[in-house]
Amino acid sequence: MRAVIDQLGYVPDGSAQSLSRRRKDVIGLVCMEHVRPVPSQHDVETMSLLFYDEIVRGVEARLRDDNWSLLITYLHEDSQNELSRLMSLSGKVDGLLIIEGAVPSSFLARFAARLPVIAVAGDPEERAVDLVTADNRSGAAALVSHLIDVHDRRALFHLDGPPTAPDAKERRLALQHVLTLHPDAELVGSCTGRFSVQSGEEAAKSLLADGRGGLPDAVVCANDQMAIGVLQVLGRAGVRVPEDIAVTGFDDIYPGSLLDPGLTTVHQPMRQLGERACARLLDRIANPDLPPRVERLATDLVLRRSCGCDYGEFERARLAERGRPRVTVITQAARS
Amino acid sequence: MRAVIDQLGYVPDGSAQSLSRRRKDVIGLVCMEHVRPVPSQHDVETMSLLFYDEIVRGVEARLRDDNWSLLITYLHEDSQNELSRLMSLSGKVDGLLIIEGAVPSSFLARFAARLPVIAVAGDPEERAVDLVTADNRSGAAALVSHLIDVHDRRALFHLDGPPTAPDAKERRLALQHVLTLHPDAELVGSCTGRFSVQSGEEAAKSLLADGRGGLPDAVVCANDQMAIGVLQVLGRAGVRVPEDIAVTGFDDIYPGSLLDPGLTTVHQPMRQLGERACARLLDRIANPDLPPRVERLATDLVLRRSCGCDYGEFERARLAERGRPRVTVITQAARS
DNA sequence: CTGAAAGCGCTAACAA
DNA sequence: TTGTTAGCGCTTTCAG
Repeated sequence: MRAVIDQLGYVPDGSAQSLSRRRKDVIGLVCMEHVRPVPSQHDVETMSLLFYDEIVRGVEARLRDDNWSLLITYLHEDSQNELSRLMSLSGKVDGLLIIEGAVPSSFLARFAARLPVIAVAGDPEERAVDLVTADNRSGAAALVSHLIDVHDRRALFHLDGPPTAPDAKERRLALQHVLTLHPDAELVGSCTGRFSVQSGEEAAKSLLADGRGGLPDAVVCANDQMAIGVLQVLGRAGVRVPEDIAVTGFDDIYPGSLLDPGLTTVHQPMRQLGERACARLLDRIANPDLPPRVERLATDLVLRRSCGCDYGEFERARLAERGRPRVTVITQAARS
Repeated sequence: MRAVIDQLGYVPDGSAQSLSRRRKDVIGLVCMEHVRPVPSQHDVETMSLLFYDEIVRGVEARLRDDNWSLLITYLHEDSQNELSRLMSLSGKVDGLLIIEGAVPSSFLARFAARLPVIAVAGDPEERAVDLVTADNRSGAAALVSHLIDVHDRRALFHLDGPPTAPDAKERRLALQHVLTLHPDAELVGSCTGRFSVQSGEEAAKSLLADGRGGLPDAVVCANDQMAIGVLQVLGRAGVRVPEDIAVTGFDDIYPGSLLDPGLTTVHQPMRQLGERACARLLDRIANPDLPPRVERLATDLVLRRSCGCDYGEFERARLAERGRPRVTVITQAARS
């Protein structure tokens, strides 16, 4: 029987099944993008993907166990009809994963009223929906403290992310908090980037241009892409990193480990972020009455040469892995 | 009226719509992976994504115009029940995009009989379905010719891709073809990698280990990830690139431009690949009787320092852009 | 245990 | 024009 069916190549129609069982076995993943279309070989948009990919992978890995499917949409944050796209998307899925909370809280709440919604890497203040995010604050705090305490960098420049990005906000708050704890250190300047390599390059150029009176001791970037842009421009200008100036990122995307000097950054467990968020969504679909919850994942401080560290080729080591601490310190990963 | 509907937050049910209008407005994207689960910080799987992302982006860009949605699945090529996953997926979509033809041709044909299927970056010999791919042959041929003619590299080592990867096969054939045209050059060795950074590292190590009698003049890698692995290991071993040995990749993924020396490679228009494949799929869905067709996209030779070139910071220039030639030559892109 | 029938929520064709 | 109704292809329930 089974054999005959297979032979005929029969596959049940998905919409009919969904309609009948009142479940689609599909979840939607919405990626918000802070992008301006900027044509270039490897453009802004490409790079912003680097951040999402691993999350997507985590989600997919969780989903495949249950034979569910994943619907992906990239939302351009400015455009008007994006909201209607989200609406029609919500009719095709059993639940929604929304990455990067550029969605106003009020919208989130509206969607959450209609179907299960989990925010990924969104604003931890968000109370309307479940949230799964990395612990940006303690990660950023550990990074900045490291710069000040270990490398004695006092004059810090902050390359911030878009105002609408909750992650950037968390990191900014942590930076400010650490500065209040270190009266000897100070913020000598800051500017706002778009999370892209290009905006990092622009920031570095203007820093070099109007930086008469000397460069800061360190540039703290809200993410790795921008730090890469900064590193590239500084390198070309003959500014030595970390001797003349330290540079740090956030996220720990792969290319950061290839640069010379390697990029000191904070590792976000992105794949795990996807897995946890997806698991939570499936839970909520199964049981819609679950109370909203915030899940915060531990980050790792990744010390490479760009902050002034020089461990050479160390075994990847996690200190204080278990227990309370949310920040663990790892040295340069040996790729041998 | 419209306002009232919006106020109530009504969104039509997707499955009911699909069932009624007999169209789902969803296409499926299947990514085949040549992976072995290898846990590491940025593992094999992560890297293989780098290749797909831009394709996904291209597809999504085409889709958003028509308000269709994208269902993504990553298929692990070994596993048994992956085929049944593909089956059930096909019940949820109007058409399928299959990246990387690790799917046996017979399967493709079976699926194509049930619904529109487009192969992306698959085997150009495939006659059962539409195919959209980069012109791997002329790209690889241009690259190898460049190594031999311009840089006088005679003893070539080939780091091949998985036997099941059609792209790798095309590149291999091109390499062999160029060698027959250059009797003075020879293939001094080759090995098979898995398209991952790690397999590139492994290959480089064994090359260093049993390379008694001298290294080859150049290592031609079937893709960028493996070339990156090779570059990393050689660098650590103190082998100078390109002075002691040249290294080349294929694909032109972003990290390759960050390395020192920059990676000479062949640029695949991956985003365009996605767009064209998607456009073709939508055409075929609208008109199922279209005859199968192969669409081959032009590639660019990207010359950076790892092959021996040294243009410094040049403006990106395309020579012979229009017309017949499928390979255009560009110099190192200036990121200023 | 097998087989018929009643929806699932919408669209499209048809009637009024 | 607007209102009604018959499916779309399944699952599930209920009768036989």
